[in-house]
Amino acid sequence: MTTHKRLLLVEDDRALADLVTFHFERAGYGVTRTGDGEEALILVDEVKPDIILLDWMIEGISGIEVCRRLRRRATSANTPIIILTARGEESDRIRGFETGADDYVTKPFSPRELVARVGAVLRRVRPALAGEQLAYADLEMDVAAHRVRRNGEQVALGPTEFRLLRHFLEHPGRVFSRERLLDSVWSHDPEIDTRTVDVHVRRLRQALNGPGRADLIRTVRSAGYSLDAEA
Amino acid sequence: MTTHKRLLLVEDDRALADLVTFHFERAGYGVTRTGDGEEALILVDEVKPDIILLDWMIEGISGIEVCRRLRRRATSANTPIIILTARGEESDRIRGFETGADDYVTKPFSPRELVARVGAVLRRVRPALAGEQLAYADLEMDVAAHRVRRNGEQVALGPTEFRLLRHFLEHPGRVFSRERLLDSVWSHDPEIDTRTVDVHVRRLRQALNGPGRADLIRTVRSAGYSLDAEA
DNA sequence: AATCTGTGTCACAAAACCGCAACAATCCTG
DNA sequence: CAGGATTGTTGCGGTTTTGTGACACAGATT
Repeated sequence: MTTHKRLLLVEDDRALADLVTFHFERAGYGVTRTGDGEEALILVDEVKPDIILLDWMIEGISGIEVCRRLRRRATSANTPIIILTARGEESDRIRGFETGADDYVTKPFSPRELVARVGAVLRRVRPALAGEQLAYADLEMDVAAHRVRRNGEQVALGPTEFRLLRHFLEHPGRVFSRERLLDSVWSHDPEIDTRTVDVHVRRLRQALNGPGRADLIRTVRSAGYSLDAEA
Repeated sequence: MTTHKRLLLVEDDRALADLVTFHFERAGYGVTRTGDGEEALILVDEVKPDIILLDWMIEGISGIEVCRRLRRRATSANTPIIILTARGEESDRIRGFETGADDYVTKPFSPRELVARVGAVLRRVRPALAGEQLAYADLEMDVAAHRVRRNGEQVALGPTEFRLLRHFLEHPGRVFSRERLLDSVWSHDPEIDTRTVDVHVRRLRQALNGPGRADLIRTVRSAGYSLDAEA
């Protein structure tokens, strides 16, 4: 699955674009490139990048105009934009920020520093959009939003099922005995029947496994349960 | 209520601190200053700044150490930090970003550009503070004008409901416990019953959800509430 | 002073959830 | 294959959590 960070680079200087692309790909980004402003606006909808690097001086419409239009679109209104430019004038920089840029980097710049700046911006933006994200197979859990999806579809879980699944997602593949589960998922309640775990596992299965979906919870006879995609 | 943006400046160069303070106060910030790293760590809890400007080379503990400690504290873990420094080395910059800085500005810098950079970071982190319009689904909030619209139609809200909704809009999708809401929406009143939150949520719902409109506030049993357009 | 607005609390109703127990199905072992 | 052990399934009472309307009180407004 694409845990890949997607970056859109809008830069018409071929050599520079190559350099930047090289560094970001090495840092684990998926890079889409264009040297044209109009095309950038189309690519945004197609690629849905996590961040945009935008040269201020490109062919066609100006960078500032591209920036403004990106901000107006629903798909990219919240996508961070970093301006790349040769112009070092203070007034230009300030105008860049006012247009909604998240950072402003002057050429010539160090590619590694650029990677670091992009990282800083993403670190800032990402958690706001989606908190801590747990995932396993086609399961995703957003802890902050208290939301679970299976294969993109939202799944409704009760409080206990949520905690249970969370525990499994934090230790995928591992088998837990009922006692162990009671201890870590049920917050130290006095004495609850271990069979209660069975019931909640069932409810969890029922919620997760819609029709035609594989069972993600494996029963290990006389040992306990585990989250497990394989047979 | 202080809708004031609070900034903490950690800088031991008196003249520079004066200059920076002047520019930020003119831009409408409340500035707290110190030249000492240890003191900064105390002030953070006291002032609860919205953003921190941190000189890399200060007396006592180093900037990098202050930065690291700030990140570890609950109060400041999410407060953006901008590093100010005379060192322009690439490796220093990268180390700064890796420590969790949000931006890295090299001296000498333009005070106005610094204000612009702070604005850009704040726009990301606390849109309401930057005077931005907040929006989610068909909801819009003009913080400055104290006005809320749902699907274009104006909605009347009481003061508390307004603050509550603003909080939700600043962190859409995220679930907040009643305690957490009391802490951040009700200005630290001593002991208010957590159920009071329920009542205000209800009033907010009543105001927002006209007839035939979907409920934008999701109840997450045993967890709290969140602003959420999906089921 | 009378009214109005906004707040927090309470009591009760409604809803969701939990744990259990009883029974069915399945597995394992001898 | 029998029989015990383990797990799956289901329905239900009791409990916890949340929704709701009423109300008293305080401060502002008229």
